[in-house]
Amino acid sequence: MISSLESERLDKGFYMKDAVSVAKNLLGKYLIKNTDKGFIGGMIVETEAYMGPQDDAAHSYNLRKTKRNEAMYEEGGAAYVYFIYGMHYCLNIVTNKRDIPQAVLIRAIEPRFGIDIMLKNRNTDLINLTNGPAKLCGALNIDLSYNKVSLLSDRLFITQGEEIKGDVTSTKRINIEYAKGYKDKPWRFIVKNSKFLSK
DNA sequence: TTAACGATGAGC
DNA sequence: CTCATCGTTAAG
Repeated sequence: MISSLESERLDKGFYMKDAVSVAKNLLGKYLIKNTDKGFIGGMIVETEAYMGPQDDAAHSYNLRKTKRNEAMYEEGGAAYVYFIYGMHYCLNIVTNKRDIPQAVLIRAIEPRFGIDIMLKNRNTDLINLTNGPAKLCGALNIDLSYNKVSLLSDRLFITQGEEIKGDVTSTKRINIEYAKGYKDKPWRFIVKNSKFLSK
């Protein structure tokens, strides 16, 4: 029942762990945005963990800190939104303690709430609505104004969600060919039987 | 100041 | 496979 969604919000403790743990635990949870037309969002089915200083695929590799990625240094439970390829936004969930710059990239969700609104935000069909990190940001209308927003807030939050049906698997992360030592780490997590995984 | 590039998506 | 498209980054 949608009106009870906010009371099922995950608490701070959920986010105060390493990014790999949180990335696994996020599968099956609901990512919800509060709009003036109601709640929109869906069930998380694909995530990627970025583990910070040692992870040469991460924006925070070697403790790199810039205007773009400073949200990664926040305490767990904040959003990290970045602009990429001159036209797309991607949403991450910051994890772990302040100044341990880890995050989980949300790569795909299954549409559940406000599907009509999301379809209007992106001109496409249901199957291609949220099956990619920039696609789901388009569907949810998430841009840089959501950078550093707390997921314990009313604007954007994550709830307990559903029991996962079927298997959970891990694979290599996508599009990090520039990485070296950590390129093949199995830190992409998916709900295997979902029809809404990224392409 | 500048040049190269990117945690993507769409089209062919 | 190609390319759109431009802010961010690190080098100069």
